[in-house]
Amino acid sequence: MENTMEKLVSLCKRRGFMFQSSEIYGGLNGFWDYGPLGVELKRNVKEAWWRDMITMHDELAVPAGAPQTFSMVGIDTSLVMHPQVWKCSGHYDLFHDYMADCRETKKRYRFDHLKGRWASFRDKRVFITTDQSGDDGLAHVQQRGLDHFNLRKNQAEQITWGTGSHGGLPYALAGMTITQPYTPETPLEGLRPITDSDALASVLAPDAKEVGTLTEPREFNLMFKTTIGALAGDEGTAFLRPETAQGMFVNFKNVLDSSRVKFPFGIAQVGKSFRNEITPRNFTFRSREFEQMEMEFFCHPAESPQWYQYWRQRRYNWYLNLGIKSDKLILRDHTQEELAHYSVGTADIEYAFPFCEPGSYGELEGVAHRGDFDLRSHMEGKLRKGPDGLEVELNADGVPKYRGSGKDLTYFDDQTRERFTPHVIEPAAGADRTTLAFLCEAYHEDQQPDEKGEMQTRIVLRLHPRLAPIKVAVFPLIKKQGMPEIAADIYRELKAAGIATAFDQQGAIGRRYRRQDEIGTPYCLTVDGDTLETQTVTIRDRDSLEQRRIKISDVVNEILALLRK
RNA sequence: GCGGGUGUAACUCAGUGGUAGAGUACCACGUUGCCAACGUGGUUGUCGUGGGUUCGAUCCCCAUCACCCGCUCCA
Repeated sequence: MENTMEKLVSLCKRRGFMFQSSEIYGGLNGFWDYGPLGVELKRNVKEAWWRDMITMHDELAVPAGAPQTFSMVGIDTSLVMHPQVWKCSGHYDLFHDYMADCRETKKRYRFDHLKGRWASFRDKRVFITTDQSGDDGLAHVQQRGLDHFNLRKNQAEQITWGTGSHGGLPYALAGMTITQPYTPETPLEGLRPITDSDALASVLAPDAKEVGTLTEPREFNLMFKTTIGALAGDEGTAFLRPETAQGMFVNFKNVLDSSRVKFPFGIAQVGKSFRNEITPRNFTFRSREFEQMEMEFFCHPAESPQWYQYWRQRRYNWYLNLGIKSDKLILRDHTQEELAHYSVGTADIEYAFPFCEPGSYGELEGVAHRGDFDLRSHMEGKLRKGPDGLEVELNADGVPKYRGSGKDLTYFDDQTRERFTPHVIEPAAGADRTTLAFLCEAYHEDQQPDEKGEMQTRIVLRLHPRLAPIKVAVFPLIKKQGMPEIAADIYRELKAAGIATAFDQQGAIGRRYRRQDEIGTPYCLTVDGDTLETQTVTIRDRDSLEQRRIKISDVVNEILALLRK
């Protein structure tokens, strides 16, 4: 639907779902506030997740598709954690991006994505770069060489290519170290990163015609820095967490020792995270402060593939059960190239947002098989991929670059007398993205006749009743004959039962229905003339617009039953 | 970060070098009474923010912030 996003943003503002942060001061890029209805919607999303993960989990039964019974517990950890957490997790290095701009094309590149090779022709020597990877990159560089020296394809041999293939020295400007080391496994056979010996003046940028158009790489820190204690200084530097997951990993032993969880088990957490995104975009989809719903599932390495399959399917179904249509939601396995170096497998759950190109999707959740990377990192220190799997990254002196805690985070199975480091399956969902997806999915415009029988456009949010901010609205048909009083009694009865209820006696009845449609209220109760005689009210369904009569005494149970569906 | 566009009432938008309007919304009263009714009356803006030019700026100029689109990025 055209402009759906604009209409939705407008509706969110108008009816109090979401506002720009600090709006009266002109707003703040990448930050959003939830209004009175938005906070209810988002709470319901988080609550649905928490209920599914923790509250409703039956640890005595084997859920369909699961290998065996398991335990689930929740925690809530601090936003600021020991700085060493982020050094060992890899975020500290990885979230330092170095970017270089091309003065000619105005394009920006991640500096460590630029790879290239020296090319010489007669007395000219140029370091030709590409931002493409794999064989494409090599072909690109070769073609650029021909173009640059004005040669034909059959003259390709006249170019002399530099022999520096592997082991390019890290770029050393501004104390920068290449965060993903150039290892023999790197698929860019024959290409190497730009090193400080390649004077930038000799570098041909990937899309430039002239040589030497790249700026010095500049640092982008994707973690928010803060200071612990009143005095600023490096010793007090800490970071706002860029993910909630580390809270689970560092508390793995605490939970294990204190809660009598039965292995295997999951630890779940819902909470805020912060990433200093370069380009926040698309309403709340990519923001700098956001809320995550993450669960770390600890299991035996041998069973981890089954658990991975179980969780990716279960999480996908969660969205379907709450009303996302399957043709808008895909479960996409990461390609080998996309996989983080520690991950055995990762699948994204992605939704076709209105702002996505046809055929493309926006990520709601990643379900990752993380192996034993996280627990080992916090035992041994920051890990990286070596020839024989993960190994502790060492600095020039041969000691660990970032030391781990040294604490034993292995698990001992009493039954099998086996000690092992559990593997981790991580479903990590974005609460704000998910909330936005539910809103997008719910947004509908349809044609309904008005009082005179003329068709009018109706905006309706077809939210799942469990997610709707308001579950039921109570109206007196008119403001007399005792109707407001009866309606108020029903309203209070519903509120007392813990049901989010609205009361509205303002304006014509049709208008009141439409107001509720627009905010997604699934049911409306109307007290009318017959109520006084029959002790019944009408209940009207948001989507079908059908009405039926129910007894006032049954109202609460009826609504509860509908919400439980 | 680059390029283009936008910024006026709660929302959608019009408008002018002489400090602003429409529709919707909202409120009150009356009438009506089951799907955006009608009548009457009413409320709301530092015209995104800060400078400059000018006798005077919402309008022109500069800067800045935010949003949208494209590129880049999306760890």
